Amino acid sequence: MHRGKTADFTKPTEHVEGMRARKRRQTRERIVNAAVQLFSAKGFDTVTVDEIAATADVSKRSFFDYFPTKEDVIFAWQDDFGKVLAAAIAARPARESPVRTVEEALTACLATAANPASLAVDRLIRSTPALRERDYVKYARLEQTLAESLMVREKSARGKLRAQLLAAIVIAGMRLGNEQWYREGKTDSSNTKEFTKRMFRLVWNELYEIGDAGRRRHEASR
Amino acid sequence: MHRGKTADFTKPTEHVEGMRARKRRQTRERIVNAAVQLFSAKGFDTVTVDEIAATADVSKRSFFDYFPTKEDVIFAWQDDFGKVLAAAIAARPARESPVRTVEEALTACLATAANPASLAVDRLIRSTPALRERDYVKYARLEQTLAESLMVREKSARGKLRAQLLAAIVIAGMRLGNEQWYREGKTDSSNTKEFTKRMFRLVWNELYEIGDAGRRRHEASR
DNA sequence: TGCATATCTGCACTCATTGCAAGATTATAT
DNA sequence: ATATAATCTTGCAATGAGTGCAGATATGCA
Repeated sequence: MHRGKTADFTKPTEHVEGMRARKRRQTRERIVNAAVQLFSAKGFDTVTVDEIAATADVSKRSFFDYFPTKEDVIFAWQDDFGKVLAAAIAARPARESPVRTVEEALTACLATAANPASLAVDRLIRSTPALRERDYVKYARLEQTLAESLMVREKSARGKLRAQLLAAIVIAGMRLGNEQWYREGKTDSSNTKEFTKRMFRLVWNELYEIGDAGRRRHEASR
Repeated sequence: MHRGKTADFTKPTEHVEGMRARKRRQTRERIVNAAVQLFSAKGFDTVTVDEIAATADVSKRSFFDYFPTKEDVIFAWQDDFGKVLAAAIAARPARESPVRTVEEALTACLATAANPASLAVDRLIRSTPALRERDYVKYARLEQTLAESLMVREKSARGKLRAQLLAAIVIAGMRLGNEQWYREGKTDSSNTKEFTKRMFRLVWNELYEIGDAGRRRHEASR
């Protein structure tokens, strides 16, 4: 819960993380915890921001200083993942195959990311229309980020379109994989890597077959 | 205020479309028109529901009887498209290849659908964050609908997953195609069919290549 | 014509979200 | 350590979306 260095007083003004930043992070966590707990207990819609704020011991006004909307409490981590993924893509060698780039980068991110989406949060999202919609938006944004990261490497219009399509596919795969993951009741991040690999293999195979079937149709009708 | 046909009394009870249904449709259109016009002129956020209602000459309360949210005025047609698509899928021969099923059905729907998404509405969506998000949701729902329509034909878990992936890909292709379409400034629905066909061919080819590249990687690393 | 049903409207209320300015807290320079 | 600047919190008031309710109004039908 608290990672605060208890020996701070020996080094009064270490700029690693001032008291300000620490308190802010703590408050933030307090709000998230309060919200998740209340939502899980009473349902998203019946919990008011006032209630969350009160439970987290901040003013309602401050709540909105931490999170732009009530829903964002649940999806706070999402922005980070997008940035991490973009960075991971950018870190790959410039002229690597897009397919390889995206697989390596995403695999690395998924292995690293301490997925805060616990089973409880997942259930919450699934059972709340408003949150489910937000979840779609989350994936859409992620796809957008990924697509842009991949497109900067492409100069042709065709290449850019391929990048967009690839991004869409991979994010869809991630979404489906995620559903699968929770459906199988896996909560530990032990074998994330193995699971991810299997998922990629499966997706690539399906793509191949789908694409093959599709192009054959067009060749025939030509 | 009233657009009632004054000659109605000649045929008192024709059941084609009672006055009730007609008025409702007219009112609905009046609201949509008022909304689109106001949004385009002043921006989505600065227009209030009160304003729309006043312009369309209905009470604010009635507005919410026609549309569940302010945003839905813009996406009203979306539900229909989903239903039409689902029906088109269901109408295809039961044991046809999923790839063919989806291509035929979607092509037919796109050709038919009198796309109410005019250039103005499109611009509106693109320039309004709230609407852009709703747009994502629209596609997500469409994907869901399509996936379900395809899944009922599959019995194996593998087949169901393939259906979901296929749905995701096709809807992504549709989204990208739509962007392309407007980017090219095409507003007439003259060559929709040709455009759709080209898009499908492109997507299938890309899929094949992506899938091929991906599976090769996995075979190699095995 | 007269009842049953579907619509429309005004009213009051809840709640998310925002702007503002005063008050409290932390960081920094002297 | 103290003054000062930069930040953080909060209370207050206001806007606007969305909802439940009950009383008109209008329409469909016998």
